[in-house]
Amino acid sequence: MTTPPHAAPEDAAPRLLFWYDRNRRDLPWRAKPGEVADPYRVWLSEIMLQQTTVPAAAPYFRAFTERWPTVRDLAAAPLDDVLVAWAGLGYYARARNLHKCAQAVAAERAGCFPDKEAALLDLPGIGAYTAAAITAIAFGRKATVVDGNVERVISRVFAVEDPLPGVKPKLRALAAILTPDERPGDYAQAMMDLGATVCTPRKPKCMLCPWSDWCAARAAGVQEQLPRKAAKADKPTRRGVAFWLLNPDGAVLLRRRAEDGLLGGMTEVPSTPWAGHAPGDAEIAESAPLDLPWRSLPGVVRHTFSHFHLELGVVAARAGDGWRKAEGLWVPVDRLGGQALPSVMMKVVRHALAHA
DNA sequence: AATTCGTGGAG
DNA sequence: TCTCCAAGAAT
Repeated sequence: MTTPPHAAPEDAAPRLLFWYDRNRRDLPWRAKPGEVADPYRVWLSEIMLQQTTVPAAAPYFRAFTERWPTVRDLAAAPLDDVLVAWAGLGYYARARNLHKCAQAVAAERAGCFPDKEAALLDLPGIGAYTAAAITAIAFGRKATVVDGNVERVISRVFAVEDPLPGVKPKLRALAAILTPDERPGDYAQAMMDLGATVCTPRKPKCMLCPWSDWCAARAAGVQEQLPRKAAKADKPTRRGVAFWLLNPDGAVLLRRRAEDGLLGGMTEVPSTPWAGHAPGDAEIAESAPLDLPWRSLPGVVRHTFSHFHLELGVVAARAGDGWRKAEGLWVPVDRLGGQALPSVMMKVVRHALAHA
């Protein structure tokens, strides 16, 4: 580690904590002043908040904690119940790892989360950020928490010009220098709140910032340019055709996706493979769950994943007496809500119901 | 080290 | 419409 470009004042951390005490946000997972943090709730919230906004995670957090109040309750639940409850939140490996982690903590640690970063890192779904966050917020132990907010704050305060993600180790080292011994949990949350509400990606509210007087980026007038980021690859478009098939009972044919990879373990409307080119008639017939006179519905379902766009045509048919030969599960239309349907598949369902 | 993994809101 | 992006992890 090189010498910081400029020194932080001795009272940097106390000033941030002073700001935090006066701007504390009331979030569903946040212990109120004086309350003892519940490691289960801290862990659950941190998993849900990975790459996810507070408004998106909040209703899921309420639903999970009401249904599964303890880590043992969550561990005892079938994975499929967890996937159904997680449906719509995205990054479904989080849900699978959440369940694995709960089972590990319940079975091997008597339901108690470890309070050290190294042990936390051994658990599924817990990486450097989450291990530090749990250590600091749930157990009140010193740890340097570095998420996207902290990276932005640090890159600005020290006017770090090197682009992400390569500069991450340097930002972490600088963040560690600032981390105080006192109030580790509050400091971690204060850093993230500062980034989320004041030191924002666009139009940072420097007038409200407790660190504005020593922020190197602000002094240079480059706060809106930092942190610099490497250009990201553009997203290709993949195309496919989904099969909306009803049986004589009015149930829809669904399938369970492979346990790993995109939407792993989730439920889907059967479809052709999603390829760079639209499937031809032969490919559609090849993938069809039954050999039927499929009629194509008007329009297309568009969805954007983390790394590609998807355009899905929809074809529909009614299965006759041979409907039992189709591979998959038949679900009554009014019970689709009980399925682990990710958002893209909810779009397909809505499209089919609107046009079929 | 570079990819793969979702989603919905903001601008 | 389109880009960016939000409390990252696993491989």
